[in-house]
Formats: sequence, structure tokens, C-alpha cells
Amino acid sequence: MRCSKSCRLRWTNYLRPGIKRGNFSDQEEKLIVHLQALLGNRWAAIASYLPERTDNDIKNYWNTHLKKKLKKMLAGGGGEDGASSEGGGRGKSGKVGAPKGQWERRLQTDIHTARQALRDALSLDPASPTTAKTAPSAPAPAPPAGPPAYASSADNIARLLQGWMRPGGGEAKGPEASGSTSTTTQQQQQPQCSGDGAASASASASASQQSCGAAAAAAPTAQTPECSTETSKMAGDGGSAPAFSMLENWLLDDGMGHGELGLMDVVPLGDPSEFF
DNA sequence: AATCCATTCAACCGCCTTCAA
DNA sequence: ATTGAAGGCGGTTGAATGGAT
Repeated sequence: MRCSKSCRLRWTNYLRPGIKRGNFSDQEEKLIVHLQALLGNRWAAIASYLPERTDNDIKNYWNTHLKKKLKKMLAGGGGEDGASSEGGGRGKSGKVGAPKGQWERRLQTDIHTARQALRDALSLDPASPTTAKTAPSAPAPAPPAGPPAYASSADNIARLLQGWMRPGGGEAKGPEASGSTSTTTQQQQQPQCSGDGAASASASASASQQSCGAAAAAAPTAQTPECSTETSKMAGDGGSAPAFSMLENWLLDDGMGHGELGLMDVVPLGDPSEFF
């Protein structure tokens, strides 16, 4: 009386050998919170970093335990509706502007452009002619025609960072404040990390670290709402200055984010014991 | 002991993507 | 190029369970 789909689900979520059940360790908890901040509610992608856990398990754990913990933690300070802020990449409607791969490539191109522009903007050489009035020449293919890239000028970058660094401000007004609407829509659609298969897993790992990390760092307001509220409060609250230099480092260091570096290194997250 | 309420988690649902015919 | 089946994914449901009254 079971369909193949139901059997597959039963296997992957329950019967498959090697899956661990219950009792999430602190480390796992921390990792899940961290990954959720980076990837949003893309449980399959998150689960790819926890080989012994299924996406269903992680999703359940998030919904039943972690969300509650975060809510409790934030109870003192302007809590928001977690449920309403959910639904990272695609919701039920699943309407995204571009297909997965296309969108991911596009985001990576944008990140490259942003890096280049920031490098120019932060350049110590005042005589530098490249001060990013025009979109820097990127080795990667130019972004598809459409809304202008959000990081096409140093001014944009500066505004963006200013808005972000505004104390307590980052949340609902980033890209909007910087007038970059297209940015918002673009970045709200999270990069798709399929998380299936080794190749795509590693690809998505680096892509996540890059693109999601970029979204989390360069334009935190463009994260999923949860990223920008619950988790960022959780991970941050440590003042904006350190985060900014982390951002600088990340953006200026092309080597970062390409390897299998620990995710914990990408975005600083406080000691979990502080929160749990 | 009975009832109510909250929590947990396996399973289901609907949508989307992929792939083979 | 088209189409249908299968797989994958995230959101949601509901039965089971435990604690409180």
C-alpha cells in the first residue's frame, strides 16, 4: 500500500544505515544555526554538512528546538515572527526569477563584481583611475542584461556598507535604504545549493560559502529575514566593527571561501554556550 | 484515573527539476 | 522538442507520547 515515493522517504529518513537519531550535540546545534543563517531553510543543503543527519531530522529539530531557543533568546529584544520570516529560497509557490543554475552563476558574477568594486573603493591609491565608476572588467561573464548590478559603483558599496554598519539598523533597511531594489530581489532569492552528489555538494559548499556568505556579509539585509534577525543577532551583537573587518577580509581575499574551510570561520559566531 | 495540553517526529503533500523515452 | 515518470525538496499534518491539572 506504499508508493515508491513513500518508500524512498522512509528509507532516506529512517531506515538508511548510518543515520543518527536524536540527541543533537552542541556542535551540531551550532552548525545548524550557522548554516541556517547562511543557507536559509534549505535543509537538504544543510544536511549535506551533517552526513549522519537527514534533512527531515534537521528541519524538525530546527522547528521544534532551535527556533524556540532563538525566540527565547530574542524575547528581550524586539522579537519578530519567525514563521512569517521563513521560507528562504522558494516558497510553496516556488517562483523564482531564474532557474537555479542561472541564478547561482549570476550571483557569483555579482559577487566578483562586488569584490572588484570594493577593492577599488578601498584602494589606498588615490590616483587609481579604476575607482569603479564603471563596472570593473570581470573575467567572469558579464551579468545578464537586466537590472544593474548592485555593486557597480564604489558609491553603492559605500552606501551599502554604511547602512549595514548603522547600529541596530541593518535589518529591514539595507538595500532599500541604499536604493538598490534590484539587489534586494536578486539576493533574496538565495543561491541554490542542490546538495546532492559529491560534486554538487562541494560546488554548493563553495558556492554557499561564497554567495551565501556574501549575502550574509556584504548585504546582510538581503539574507533571509531569519538570517537578518534571529541568527544575526545571535551571531552578532558583538558590534559592527569586527564584522566589518571580517567583511573586508572576506571580500578582499579571493582565496577565502574556495576551499573546504570551516564554515565557522566565515561568519563569526559567538560561543554557543552564550546562547544555549 | 481521567482529561487536557504541549511537544515530538515520521509521514504526507504539493511543487519543482531531472531524465529517459 | 515534447512528455511523463521519478526523484528531490521544503512546508505541513497528525498520531504518539509525556507532563500537568
